[in-house]
Amino acid sequence: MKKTSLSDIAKHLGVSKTLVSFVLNGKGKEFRISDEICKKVLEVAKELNYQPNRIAQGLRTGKTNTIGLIIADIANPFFGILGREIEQEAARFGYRVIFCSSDENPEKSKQQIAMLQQSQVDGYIISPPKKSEDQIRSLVKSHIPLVLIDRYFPEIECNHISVDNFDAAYKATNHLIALGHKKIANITVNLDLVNMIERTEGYKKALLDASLPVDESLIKELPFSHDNKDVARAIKELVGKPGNKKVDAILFATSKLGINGIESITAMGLKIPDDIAVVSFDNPDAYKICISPVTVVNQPLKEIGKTAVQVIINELKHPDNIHKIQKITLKTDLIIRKSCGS
Amino acid sequence: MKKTSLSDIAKHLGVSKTLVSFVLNGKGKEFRISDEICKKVLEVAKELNYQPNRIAQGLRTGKTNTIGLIIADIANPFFGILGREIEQEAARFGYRVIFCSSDENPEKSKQQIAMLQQSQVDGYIISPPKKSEDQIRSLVKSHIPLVLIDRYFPEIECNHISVDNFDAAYKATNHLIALGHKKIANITVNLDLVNMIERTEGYKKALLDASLPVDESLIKELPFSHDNKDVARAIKELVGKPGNKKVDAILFATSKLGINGIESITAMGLKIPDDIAVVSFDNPDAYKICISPVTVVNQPLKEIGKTAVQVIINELKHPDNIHKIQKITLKTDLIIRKSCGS
DNA sequence: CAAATTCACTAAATCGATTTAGTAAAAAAC
DNA sequence: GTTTTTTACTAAATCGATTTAGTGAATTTG
Repeated sequence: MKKTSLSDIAKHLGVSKTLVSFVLNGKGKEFRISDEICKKVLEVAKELNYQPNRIAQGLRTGKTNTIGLIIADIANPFFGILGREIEQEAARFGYRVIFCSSDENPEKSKQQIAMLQQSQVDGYIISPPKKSEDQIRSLVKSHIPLVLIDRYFPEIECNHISVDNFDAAYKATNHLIALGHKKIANITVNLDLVNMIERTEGYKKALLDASLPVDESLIKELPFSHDNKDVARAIKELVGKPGNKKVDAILFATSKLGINGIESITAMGLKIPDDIAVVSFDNPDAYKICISPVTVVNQPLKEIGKTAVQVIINELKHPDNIHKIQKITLKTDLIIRKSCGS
Repeated sequence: MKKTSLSDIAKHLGVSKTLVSFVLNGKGKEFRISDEICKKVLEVAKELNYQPNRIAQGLRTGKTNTIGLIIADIANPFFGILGREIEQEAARFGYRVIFCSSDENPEKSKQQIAMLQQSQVDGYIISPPKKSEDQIRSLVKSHIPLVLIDRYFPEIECNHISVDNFDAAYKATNHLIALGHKKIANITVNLDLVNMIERTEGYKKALLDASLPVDESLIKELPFSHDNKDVARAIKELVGKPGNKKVDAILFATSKLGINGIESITAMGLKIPDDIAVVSFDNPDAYKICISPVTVVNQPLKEIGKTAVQVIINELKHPDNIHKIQKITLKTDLIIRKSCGS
């Protein structure tokens, strides 16, 4: 029971496959195929359960209606929500999505980009790892629609959508300061990417503006693939000996850090927010039912995802235009819960 | 700067594209192409940065090296982790994955299956929503490798991989009983699918085996797309008036229910586990840093994902064999934390 | 040394669509 | 009543690979 092709329909009716193609593409009128034949073609197509072969279509037209997505890890709810939104918005326009998790590894992302090129995807949405500048540059040269999300390379002229990380970290740190915290630490991840760098900058600026000292020893950079133990060690170093607290608040730059951090803090017998206050980027479920629900920097993930697809679709819809490069920065909002005290 | 094709390489060297194809597919020896020419072809391919057009390849060979994946929601960490594992295992064998979130909606899954058929995917991994029996049946008839995950339809002969949900719920309920809880509620979701039904059955059996009454009013079935409020209402009904507790423990059949439930319980001023004990299926991060870390039924997501891909690949590798249908049931483990008391 | 075999390659068909160029018959125009 | 235009279609090229069948030259065989 093999699949029905255009020719099958054509043979079935004794007409040419050209005609069938016209009719099924809604161009019956345009190519003045008689209403009678149009109707028959549609009937037979339904009867034989015709499903167009998108591969053949893709070869002929050069369009696959597919978007390639590279993110760090689809199992991470941050990217899960983003991916979901991208999938959904793409589907609205008839596009499918090939998902790739790069693990922030430029070797992997390089391979994945090559794979997506071979698959002839119509556009790319990428959250690029560090040291992937050359990959991105060569994609830009290929003139296939591309948008970077979450982070970008300032030196590369390319569409990107991200949030105002500086502002977000500034607001979060300020919130801690306003509540009387003075010894504020920053636990972050060494991605060497603008998004993380700006978070640290925003944190520092808030301290400076409040005339608080910036103590580099209170800034802990962990590798991307950190686990509980790494975070626990960082926190132990920060907290110091009991009775001689070096730190009274921590800003976590990702929820993965924050969740592990809170686990460690609790395991050490410290109470949030009394012994130590906590703010974190991202807004996972975990923070809602936490020992002390966590105050967070909430990112507009839906908007990032939706906009990314729209930028791609827009370029695909208007291929001739030379497009203005879209550099979109969205605002975050601070959701205040109980983890910073009052 | 358009892409390099086989013919470009052929022209560049003044040979036929047949030859180039042979060499690039590693069949140089087999078709006794001289070593000298082989070397040149490989050189030129690299020089021109040849990337095979997988679409053209797919059209000719009928193989796209693509697996279609349909799950309920990639933003749900349960499916996120599963998806991640599937992506990774598929990549090991040179397969890409098209992700689709069905929202447990059979209309959506129907469309997505049609889309995947048109995309000529080589295999399907599907977590089927209720009322999608006909879709699955017709896929089975198409003889394209297919494996169902998380749930399945007992009446359809088809590969599937899932966990022993009856046993899991039985163990979880038994754990509550062993700790002295007697009035145990079950909050679940009305998917009308074996996986959920078995969970409720396991729960009931544990009560029966302990000579505890099965009170249907303690079993709450919520719609799939529930929110905080739905769960809060269910819990209010279960708890009843203060001082007259109808329930002293709850088994949540999914983590989405559990997270919302714990939020509500806490909002009502009740303490876990003292006022009410809690066990839940699935093991999200949230449960680790919860008010009272949650005892859970942990599913072997990695194994489910990995095995699913292997079943598909195995059928693809041996297309001639009539394959034994694989019905795989994996064991869960109960991770005991603090939410049930002691 | 003619026939058979091996060697090193190539021509052309094919997959299933789209699309350009064209055609025979009918209708309209002059 | 011939020419032009319109109508309602079709043939064939094309996309970029794979693969079958074949070919001329060199080599081996008897």
